[in-house]
Amino acid sequence: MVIIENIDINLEDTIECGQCFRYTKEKDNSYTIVIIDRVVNIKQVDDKLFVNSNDETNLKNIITNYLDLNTDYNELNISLLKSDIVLKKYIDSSIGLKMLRQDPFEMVVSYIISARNSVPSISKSVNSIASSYGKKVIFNNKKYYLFPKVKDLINIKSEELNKHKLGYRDKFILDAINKIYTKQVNLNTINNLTTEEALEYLKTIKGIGPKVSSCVLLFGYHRFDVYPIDTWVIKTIEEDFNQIDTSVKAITEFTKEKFGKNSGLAIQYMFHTSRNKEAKNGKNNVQQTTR
DNA sequence: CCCCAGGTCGTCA
DNA sequence: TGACGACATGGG
Repeated sequence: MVIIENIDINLEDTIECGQCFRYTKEKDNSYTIVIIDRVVNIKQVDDKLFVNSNDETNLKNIITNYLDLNTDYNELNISLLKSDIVLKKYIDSSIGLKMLRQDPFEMVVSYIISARNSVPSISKSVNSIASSYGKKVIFNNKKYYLFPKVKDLINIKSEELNKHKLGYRDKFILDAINKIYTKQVNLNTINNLTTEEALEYLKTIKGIGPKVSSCVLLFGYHRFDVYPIDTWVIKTIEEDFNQIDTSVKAITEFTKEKFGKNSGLAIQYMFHTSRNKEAKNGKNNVQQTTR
């Protein structure tokens, strides 16, 4: 077991805020999460994290990186607060929320599936794909599956993909697999591109538009200068910013101007706060399974 | 039977 | 370019 001390994360909010689709909440309130190459169980007690894994090699660094524990969010929040005071309530209800550093390929697949879909359904599909094509890992006497690599998916036919309840998105996933496998889209070179270029580059994959492209950059590449405008964020901005034109384009311009280089973080705070509010009203029953 | 979910595509002015 | 309907599936 590895113990990480003096952390300011809110693990629950970080894991459950909709950026990550492959976790299980355990009875002791710890989280079992499938990361790139291993399964980990993380339990938070005050300012400490207790971490177990099937592979403890370099575990502390892996977790510190994945949970983004070395970034100063206090500084980011102060900077956001300067841009607009209305953000205060979103920042306050998101203290300790970190932006995970996740696998880009997994983000591409997950967020293509996310279009016009619900978080529980997205989770089910992503987990279903993993359990069919990913490497099996035994941890605490249970079976888990890593998210597959591109080469593990290259020969799949669309009828077979249908088993994972992708609906009409199956052909988009196939296009993504094909383009990434053949390096028509090289996920390893995206870090060399500006955010604007990277957004356009990812959009050459079918099923990736402005929103999905932003999410891939935000969650897979830790780029905060993106504008993932979805239905929740539109509702929030409608209610709180007196924004009359609620088209995605207008709201993108609005957030771009108001929140600047950390707009992605601000939008994630709004998304989290808005969903949390509905969850408390009993409208949002998020359930998790890992198989 | 309706509406909605972390939208995007193809088509047609 | 910009508007607009279609789109699989599950849940309320």
